[in-house]
Amino acid sequence: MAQKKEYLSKNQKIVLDIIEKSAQPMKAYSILFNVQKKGLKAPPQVYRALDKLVEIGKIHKIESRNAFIACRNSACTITNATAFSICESCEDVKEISSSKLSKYLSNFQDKEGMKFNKYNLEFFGLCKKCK
Amino acid sequence: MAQKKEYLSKNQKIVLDIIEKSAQPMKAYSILFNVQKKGLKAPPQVYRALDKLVEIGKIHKIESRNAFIACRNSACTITNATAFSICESCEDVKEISSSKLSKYLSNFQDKEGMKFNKYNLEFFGLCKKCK
DNA sequence: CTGTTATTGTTATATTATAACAATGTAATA
DNA sequence: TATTACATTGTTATAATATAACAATAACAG
Repeated sequence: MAQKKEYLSKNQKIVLDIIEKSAQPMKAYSILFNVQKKGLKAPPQVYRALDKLVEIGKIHKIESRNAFIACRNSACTITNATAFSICESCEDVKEISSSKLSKYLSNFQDKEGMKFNKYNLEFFGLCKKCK
Repeated sequence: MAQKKEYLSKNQKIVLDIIEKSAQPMKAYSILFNVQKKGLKAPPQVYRALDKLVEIGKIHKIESRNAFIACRNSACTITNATAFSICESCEDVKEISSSKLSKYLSNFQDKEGMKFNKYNLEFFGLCKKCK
């Protein structure tokens, strides 16, 4: 019972499919436009699917861009610990999966000795192509 | 000339003042409401000030909350490297200023050996009171 | 002063996201 | 099978966040 669901509903599948086919993060209304031919006509249908997919770790939200990207890192479906690099020129986004980094951040303690197992880290810079 | 401005315009001062008086992050339209008595009547006036204040490091945007908080860490006015802890229950937000953390993240290299001197890190959990 | 640039005020609109509610589907079980 | 409970769906409307565009004014360097 304390188990994440392993199946997806119809709308969740449709939305995930679109996002997985995109190399780059997609915005909610761009997703909406793309799934209208499949019968999803209104924002709540997309946002509900997005919410669930984020919750179960199939996708992540790039907070600084209000966009959603498919998870390529099986570990973070469980951990809620995410890291990305974002090119400020071409907006290319890559998920970073570094166990060293995630260990470092999960073990980080603030001044009161508090630890956090959930975090989101967004790195900014210029990618190889844009440099 | 390659120097950040050290003075603020009238609207920038008004907006910064409101944010600095708040212990917690403020949302743009809440700021707007608060500065209407000072003559700032429309969203662009607030957003322009916010943009500039973020740019010069006087405030930071908490991306996951669409909210703005005053900077308490003189170092990051220069670095664009920010870290926060966010309580998921009471929404208390604290800026983290740890030179160890910032050194670690500034020196972090992705799989292609790329470094990033700009980043934003948001930790999530329960604060002392809420735990 | 003069030209240049930043800032301001203003209206309108774009973008992102949620509320609310009725209807339908799904799955476990009495 | 009938029943219950809960997740999902479809739908309309609206809330919340943010920017475009443009005219007017202020600040400042030369």
